[in-house]
Amino acid sequence: MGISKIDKMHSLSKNQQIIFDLINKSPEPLKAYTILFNVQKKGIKAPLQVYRALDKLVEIGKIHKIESRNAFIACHNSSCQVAKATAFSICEICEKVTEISSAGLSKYLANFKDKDGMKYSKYNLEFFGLCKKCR
Amino acid sequence: MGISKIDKMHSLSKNQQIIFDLINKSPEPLKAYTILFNVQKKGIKAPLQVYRALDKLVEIGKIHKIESRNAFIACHNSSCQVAKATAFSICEICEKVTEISSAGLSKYLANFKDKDGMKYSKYNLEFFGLCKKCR
DNA sequence: CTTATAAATGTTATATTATTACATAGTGTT
DNA sequence: AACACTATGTAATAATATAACATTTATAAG
Ligand SMILES: [Zn+2]
Ligand SMILES: [Zn+2]
Ligand SMILES: [Zn+2]
Ligand SMILES: [Zn+2]
Repeated sequence: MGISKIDKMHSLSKNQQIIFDLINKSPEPLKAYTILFNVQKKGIKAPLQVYRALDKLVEIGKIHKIESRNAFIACHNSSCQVAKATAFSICEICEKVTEISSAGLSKYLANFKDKDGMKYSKYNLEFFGLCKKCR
Repeated sequence: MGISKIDKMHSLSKNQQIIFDLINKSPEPLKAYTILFNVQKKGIKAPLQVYRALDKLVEIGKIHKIESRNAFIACHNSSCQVAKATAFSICEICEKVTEISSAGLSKYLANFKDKDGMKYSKYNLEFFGLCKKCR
């Protein structure tokens, strides 16, 4: 059996795969220039090559950007159907970041409307506190 | 009658006041170097002077940072008692940013606990969509 | 008022994060 | 082949943010 349509949609180019693999196996969010340093041995030499791959990976939901940290983490919600609805917890001591997957939270936020009745197509939520270890 | 304690707590230094005034009268979030450019005539010449004032203003809740935009907006929740609980709506076309003040939302998020029972001391939420004008 | 302390400022240099511009190469479709 | 689209390579530069150090100003205590 060949490559299914859904696989093709999510198939990654060479640079994208290299950079995704690195992020995916990292226990912590990675910054763009940390990524660059770590993939230079694989032939990726310039910042732009990294940023282009990151942009694409974010777009297709394989990774998320932690905005408050300018860092990138792999999605662990089965290749995020919620690329447009992200929530993270961030420890302010050890900087551990965890993707939150809560049906209640997603539902609440997806249905949230402000006073103007503005409906949102996307959100990003970052919680800060102390993780178990650091408490 | 003199300066009350609460006023003193929130009293701003010269640079802080200059920069707060600029942000406060701006209809849109301002970026650090835009601020720098606009206060050079008032004697603030270096990025660090701007960033120091911004740090302090964020700390005391007079302004908030819009993380996804690297820009700063004045707090309009009566000098934010919720500096640690911020929510914004952002128009992806015109980049208009509005601070959301919803008792329901604040309450929901303040009480949110993840699977680990981690309790959070702070959060930042950014909604993205189209504003009235851009729809 | 004097001394001590913390907060703020001024200045230069540098680090970090991200994009512009342009040329080239691969991939899939008709 | 011709076309459109995506991805890559490379150099230069723009935009965002911090380090290090010297000095000054504000606050509080004795
Ligand atoms: Zn995800
Ligand atoms: Zn921790
Ligand atoms: Zn506020
Ligand atoms: Zn708009």
